[in-house]
Amino acid sequence: MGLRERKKLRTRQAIADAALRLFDQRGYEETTISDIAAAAEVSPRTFFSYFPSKDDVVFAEMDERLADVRTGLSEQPSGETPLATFRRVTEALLRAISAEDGEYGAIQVALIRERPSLQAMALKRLSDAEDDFVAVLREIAPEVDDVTAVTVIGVAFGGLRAAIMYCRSQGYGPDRTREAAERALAIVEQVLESIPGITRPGPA
Amino acid sequence: MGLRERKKLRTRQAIADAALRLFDQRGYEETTISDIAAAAEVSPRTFFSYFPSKDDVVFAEMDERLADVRTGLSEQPSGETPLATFRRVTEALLRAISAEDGEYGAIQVALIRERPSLQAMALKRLSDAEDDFVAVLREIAPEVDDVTAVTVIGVAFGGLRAAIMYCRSQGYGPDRTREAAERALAIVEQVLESIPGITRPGPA
DNA sequence: CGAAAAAGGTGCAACGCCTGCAAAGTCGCA
DNA sequence: TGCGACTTTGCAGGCGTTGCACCTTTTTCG
Repeated sequence: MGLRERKKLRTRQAIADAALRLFDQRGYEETTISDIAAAAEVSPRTFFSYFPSKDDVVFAEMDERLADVRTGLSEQPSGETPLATFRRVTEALLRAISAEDGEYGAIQVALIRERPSLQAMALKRLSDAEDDFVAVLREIAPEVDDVTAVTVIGVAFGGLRAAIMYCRSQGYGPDRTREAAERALAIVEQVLESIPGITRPGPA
Repeated sequence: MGLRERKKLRTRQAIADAALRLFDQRGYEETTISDIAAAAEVSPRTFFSYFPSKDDVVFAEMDERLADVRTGLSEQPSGETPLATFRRVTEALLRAISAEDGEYGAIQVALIRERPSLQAMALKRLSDAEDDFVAVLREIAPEVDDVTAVTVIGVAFGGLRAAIMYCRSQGYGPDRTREAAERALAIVEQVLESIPGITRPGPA
């Protein structure tokens, strides 16, 4: 990796750090792009060559992890039952959106929970992730028809998302949240089991 | 109703009409507040005393119908089983978001489907509606614990939303969409039936 | 090594959304 | 008719965002 790319990475990180720190200290609306740029020691114009918008810096980490999950989606061992694939992939997704690791996870979660516009964007990201899951499901369970596949994934994401968001709104810690996610997953898996074509092992 | 209020209603409608017509003709981003104001024959500043933002004019009708559903939520006949209440209320919700009636329903749906930011806001509105449903469910089925209630409603909304959005993305007409919603509802109701405390009739 | 080319950073100007404020217009009521 | 309440308007300004042109730095290649 050349000097150029290393420098870009460092600059990107400096901007993200400055932004999240300022969001935490002063609040999201109260922090301007100029503030972030000044704190990161770049010009305001440069901010936009690293992040397409002010909101995106909040989601940057999550987006990277979601991208990893997406690439991981295509590499599934054969012979796994669709249900097992679902659980494996879902757990990867839960890790990706849980923001437990990552230096600013708590700040990001708080920001997203409190700002309606950020919450809307988070929901959109989840909705987009659903589409990828549907593609995987249709691949591993070809006999499931399209509407059923879409509905099943919607059910799964909807239940898990609601449970996790509720736990966050109640201020539950990671343990209790994980327990709620497990219970939600149990409800969801019960739906999956009732769908013909899900429990049998998929094609090679 | 005095002259003043009639006039306000007419102005509001004129702004909404002009906005949706222009969005349809030129596109959403290509239409400015000034354009809308000029077409509605008011000053640009006046736009913001009728709608809090440019986006909100797209959701104005839907918001009104959702508000009606919300008020209707509190008036449920006693003795109804929770499952019946769920189906009744869900059908009202489907009508509220289907945008089949309303002069600009098709335009609104197309706009929301094509603009990521509008899609995000639509998802947020659904997520907010979920919270009201959870409150109703907890009232009619008090023995259901909180995480289960939240999860169940999340499952229901998630499945229906996914099915309807899929049908729209595929260009299916109202009939086929309704059929898909029925199938999604069947999957969802099966989940509900398995939850203890849902199928028994609720309290007076 | 040195020059050309490529890529990144910066400043400037501009557009559009949105808000607060104060002035001007309009309506309802006595 | 005139007063008080409400509505509309214009103005000024902040902020996010983008396009453009210019400059600096890095890479590449002769």
